[in-house]
Amino acid sequence: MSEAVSNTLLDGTRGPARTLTDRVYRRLRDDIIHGRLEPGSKLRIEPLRQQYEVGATPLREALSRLTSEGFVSSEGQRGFRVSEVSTEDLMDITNMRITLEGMALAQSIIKGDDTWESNVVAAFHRLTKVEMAAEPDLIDWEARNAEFHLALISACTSSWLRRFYDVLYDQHKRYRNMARVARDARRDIHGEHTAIKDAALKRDAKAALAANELHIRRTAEVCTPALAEIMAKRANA
Amino acid sequence: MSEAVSNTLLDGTRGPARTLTDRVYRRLRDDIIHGRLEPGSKLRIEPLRQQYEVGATPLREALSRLTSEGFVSSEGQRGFRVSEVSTEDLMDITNMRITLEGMALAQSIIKGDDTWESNVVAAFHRLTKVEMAAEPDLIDWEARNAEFHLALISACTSSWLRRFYDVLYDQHKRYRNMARVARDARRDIHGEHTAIKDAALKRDAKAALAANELHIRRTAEVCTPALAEIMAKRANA
DNA sequence: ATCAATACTTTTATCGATTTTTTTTACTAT
DNA sequence: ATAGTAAAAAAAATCGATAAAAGTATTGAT
Repeated sequence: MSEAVSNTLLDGTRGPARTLTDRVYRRLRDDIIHGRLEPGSKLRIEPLRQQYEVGATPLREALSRLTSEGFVSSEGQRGFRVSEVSTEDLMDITNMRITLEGMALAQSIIKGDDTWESNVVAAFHRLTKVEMAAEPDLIDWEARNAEFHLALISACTSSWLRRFYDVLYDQHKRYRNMARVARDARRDIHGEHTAIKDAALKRDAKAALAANELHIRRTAEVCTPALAEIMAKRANA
Repeated sequence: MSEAVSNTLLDGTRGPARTLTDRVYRRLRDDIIHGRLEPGSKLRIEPLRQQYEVGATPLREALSRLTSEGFVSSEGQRGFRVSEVSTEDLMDITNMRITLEGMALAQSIIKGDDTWESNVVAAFHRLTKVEMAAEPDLIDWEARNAEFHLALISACTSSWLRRFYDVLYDQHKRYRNMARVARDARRDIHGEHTAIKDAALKRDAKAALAANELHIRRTAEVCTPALAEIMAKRANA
């Protein structure tokens, strides 16, 4: 049993993957987010079937779900393809994420209890440990980062807001991975995270949202030139 | 060829339904939104197969898509069921719709050009005609109403905002249909629509958002008691 | 009577094969 | 050459059947 594209996955999806559909969904999602499946490329059923070692039904089901989440686009009778990327889309996602994550954060700051506070502190601590490590593991960092941001908004009561946030976070993550800027030396990511955490725990919503916006915008800014380069290279081919 | 649950559909989905999956997706969606498929009820494959006259594959694919949009919930190896309704969910959807539709409206007011203006006026006119009709056709009203609200935000440039709006609009529509309050005599819906339109065309974003919020909130308010009644009745059975 | 283990039934999830549609290729007339 | 058309190939969509899992009823021991 050879795993061609991906094997391990540390994505945002929670709970056990009970069905084959679930597993192939997660692997496809992971492969798209991590750029192993190129934006715009065709997702043909037969090759994928063989690669992931599944039948057509679970595969199509997984692709359908990914279509609803915007990772895959489909046109009737013309199959599926990996969703395109663009600077406009990155901007759109960035702005939406700032707004929605801001809303969720504001709610959390109002509603968050002691458990929320300690979860934030704990997640921040775990993230810090990875950030300070001599040789930082990217996969690990990704997971801890997601955990930290999730902890911050975990006291948000709106499940629809959470649902939309999850989609946007992972969409943004795709762009981040494309530019391979999980950790940019020139940026003080740890400082940015600290600012968000401190403001949140002080229940200073305004400062927290501002710090969060700055954090997200800086991340996006680092992605933009790398993305532009990738787009240019693609335009030639 | 007998159509058991639904035949005609005037849903928000655009473009032709090229594939069987598409058609069954739209019909299921329509049947859920219009309450023909009861919240919480099991969606068994075999009966649905026969009812909609399709194979298991397109059916499951449609159900998967609906799961991503929140109309259907699924648990591994335990099949699909129609998503539950609750007053909390209605409140959540209402608040989210107010915020996101507000954002989209504000963007439209800033960016909208002459074409946008004339589209709003035209959609308002068509809606007015249906509203003023002696015997108002509910299906027709639904479509014109959606058209009007869509015209208002049509100059919004964020496709993610549009995507989320679409989901929320239809989710809200489900609750509206449950309470069968598409047209409530005691409410001056036409007046509410007029207020939104006028403020939008005057480019008064603040007033437009306020009028829109009032409109959505009033609609939700009418739904709440009817929903509570339905929930109570269900609790007994 | 109660509980647990087991056989049976129903339902879900999955596969391999078939049908339908699109895309590519080859051919012909202008 | 070029455009149009027909045949062939490739790919997508779909189906019917099978395997796996969950749920239900039955039996027997305490």
